[in-house]
Amino acid sequence: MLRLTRQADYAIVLMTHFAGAPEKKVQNARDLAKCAGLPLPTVSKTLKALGRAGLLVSYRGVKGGYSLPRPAEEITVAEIIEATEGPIALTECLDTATDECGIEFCCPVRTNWQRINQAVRDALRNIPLSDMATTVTFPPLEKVQ
Amino acid sequence: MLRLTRQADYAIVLMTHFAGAPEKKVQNARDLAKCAGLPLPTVSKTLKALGRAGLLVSYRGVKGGYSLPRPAEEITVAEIIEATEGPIALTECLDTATDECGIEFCCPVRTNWQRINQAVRDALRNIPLSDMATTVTFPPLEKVQ
DNA sequence: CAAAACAGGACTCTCGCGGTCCTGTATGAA
DNA sequence: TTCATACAGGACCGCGAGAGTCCTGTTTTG
Repeated sequence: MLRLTRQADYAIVLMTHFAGAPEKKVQNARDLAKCAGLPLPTVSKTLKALGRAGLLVSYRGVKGGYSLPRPAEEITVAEIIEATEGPIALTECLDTATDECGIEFCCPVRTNWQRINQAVRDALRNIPLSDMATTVTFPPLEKVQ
Repeated sequence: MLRLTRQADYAIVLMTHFAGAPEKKVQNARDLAKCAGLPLPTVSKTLKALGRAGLLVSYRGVKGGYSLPRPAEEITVAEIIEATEGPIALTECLDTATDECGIEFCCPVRTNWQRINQAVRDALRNIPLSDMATTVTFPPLEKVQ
């Protein structure tokens, strides 16, 4: 269906939340979950993935949480998607891991597939996170809980 | 994983096959399956979907088969994908059928999602089928079987 | 030292993909 | 006219990835 996974969806929502808040603001998983109306374990899992990918920096301990490591203008939607669901490759052919498409000898379309993938990747790379935060005003935490 | 379904993959391979052959050439499912090295039922299912979407015209009966209804230059990769897996909508939010995302009140990202989808759709709409057939030479049917 | 918060797994359940097959209908050739 | 061919439109089923939860660390603050 050419669908993003839910995790990627959540990731963009959460990242947008960071982009909307003051820079370097540390927010913890619990508050983010409440504000987004999502279950804490799910949010936590997503944030961890973003942390591993370097799209968020994490702070442990009581006053811990996450914050953006760089300005929202320098983070792209493509990065967020790749952080949660791996490299953007529309077909198995292009996943370098599995180059056994079975119909290879009769599948010279393969080289042309690169074109499709590149087009989609470029499209997503050209959308900065800051764009996703425009005209978006999240309600303050107090009003949510 | 932001993957195309296999059917969409097959559809593009098959359509490319038509684009490579002489215009208006009628080809049946059996031969296409053999040449593509794919099982007949699968190929058949895919061709039927393409037919329903108007991307192929079908002819029943003994000398039946399928052929392109218009030049390959006028068919886009986006159309082929949509024919097999429905409208290109990366998130459920955008699928008009289900506008119950549950976190709506806190999800103004929604409007910005349109931007992402539009970008991807445009990217795919800008790739004509004829582009997929360049430098592609399918082996003649005789050599395959 | 205790509580808060992240890290990294394992685990289960469900749903859609994937492939196949069956019945019906149209068409061309013997 | 009859039969073989080929498409039309379903139903059907197994498997695997996605989605969500939970548990056990480790780090940090007060």
